[in-house]
Amino acid sequence: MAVVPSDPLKPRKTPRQARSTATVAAIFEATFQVLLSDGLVKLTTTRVAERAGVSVGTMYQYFPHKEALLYAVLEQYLYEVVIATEEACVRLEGARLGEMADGLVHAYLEAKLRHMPGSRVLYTVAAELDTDDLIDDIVRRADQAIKRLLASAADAHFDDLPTVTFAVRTILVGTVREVLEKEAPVSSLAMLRAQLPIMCRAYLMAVSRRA
Amino acid sequence: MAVVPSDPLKPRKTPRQARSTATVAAIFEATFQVLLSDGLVKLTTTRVAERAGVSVGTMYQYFPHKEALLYAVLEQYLYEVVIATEEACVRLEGARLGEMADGLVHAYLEAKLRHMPGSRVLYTVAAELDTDDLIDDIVRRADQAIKRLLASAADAHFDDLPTVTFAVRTILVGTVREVLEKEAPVSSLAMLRAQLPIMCRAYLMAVSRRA
DNA sequence: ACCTGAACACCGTTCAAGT
DNA sequence: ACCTGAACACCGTTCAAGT
Repeated sequence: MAVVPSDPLKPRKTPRQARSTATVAAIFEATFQVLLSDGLVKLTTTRVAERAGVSVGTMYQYFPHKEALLYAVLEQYLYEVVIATEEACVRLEGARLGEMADGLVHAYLEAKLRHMPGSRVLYTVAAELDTDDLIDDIVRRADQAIKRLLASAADAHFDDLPTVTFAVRTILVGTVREVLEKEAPVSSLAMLRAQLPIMCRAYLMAVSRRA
Repeated sequence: MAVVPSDPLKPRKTPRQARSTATVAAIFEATFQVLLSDGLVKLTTTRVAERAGVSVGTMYQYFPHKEALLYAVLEQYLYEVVIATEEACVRLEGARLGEMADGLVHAYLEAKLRHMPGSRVLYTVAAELDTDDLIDDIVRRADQAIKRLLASAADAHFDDLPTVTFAVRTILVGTVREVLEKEAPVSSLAMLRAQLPIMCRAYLMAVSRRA
């Protein structure tokens, strides 16, 4: 029952009893654990089931296929990051442009780092999943928050807000991924921390008018 | 024979006769074709062998495993892009900062687009391969070219060239990937084309001193 | 209502036999 | 020297049988 045809990556059925709720939680947690310890390539359904303490059959009762397991983990992670970003945008409303750039960069970067080393593996997970709809949703939320933020700037005005919003979000997400995804982000992370706010500030100044 | 232990993703043996040289070329081409038509998930060794007109056994004589096939295709693609970038850097040497930003962005973006739609699939390929060494090499080449370019700017000087080089390369690669990787880059591609030069120019101005 | 695990289809890889 | 393809191990998924 309760197969969701519009989104086959969603859990197959909603648990109705306490026992199965715990089962789903255990499977979810096991997926993440196996992902962190063994990596995506070595993540097999058998291994996840073992770690969760259930049989493969049980797993397939709640998740229609392997990808649904990964999708669930990725989804939760992305929601946490976008929520942190939204909160930062609200907090920074009405600030000056420089503070906005610094605050936004800081909030996004810290949200990503808070979930390290999950962030790293999850880039590989996202790459082999059909995430178009999920990403669209996340991007829409992020863009809405950033747009609102930029529109509220105390000392600047933007003629083409949608374009600037797109650009800022793309710099943020693109550069952070580029750094976190790689093996040894020790020194590059420090550089990113220092340069990303400068990039954003410089770009925002360049495309805004004093108000 | 001729297994390369330092890099197990490399071809297993060097062809010594015309027949096998053609075989390797056919396998290489078939890999790329299957990748484009069927996508990474549906790319199986059998399918590639079929398309190449050889048996699986023959394929395994030249490529030690499936990943070696993908690695070869990715490697060639990355080399082409980095060469285009290097050439642009040489061409722009001694120019003014604004022209440099525009020229570099244009060259990199066009190199990526020239290989579309290969670019899109290859992001997914890179994600599930051990590409650390390959990427390190590419990044080193790109950074060297960009560093030389920036140092030659007619109207600007940089105090911390390594950091600025890192930042420019990260913006470039990160934002372009962010856009090309997605499903429908029609309008976002136009925005990227317009905003990326502005970003780079604004950043470079911000971290440089007039000379 | 929930769980089990043997059974099936399919894929990556090998190797004995061919030319 | 190069090629073939049946055979093997392993993984994702199902389903008849259990509680």
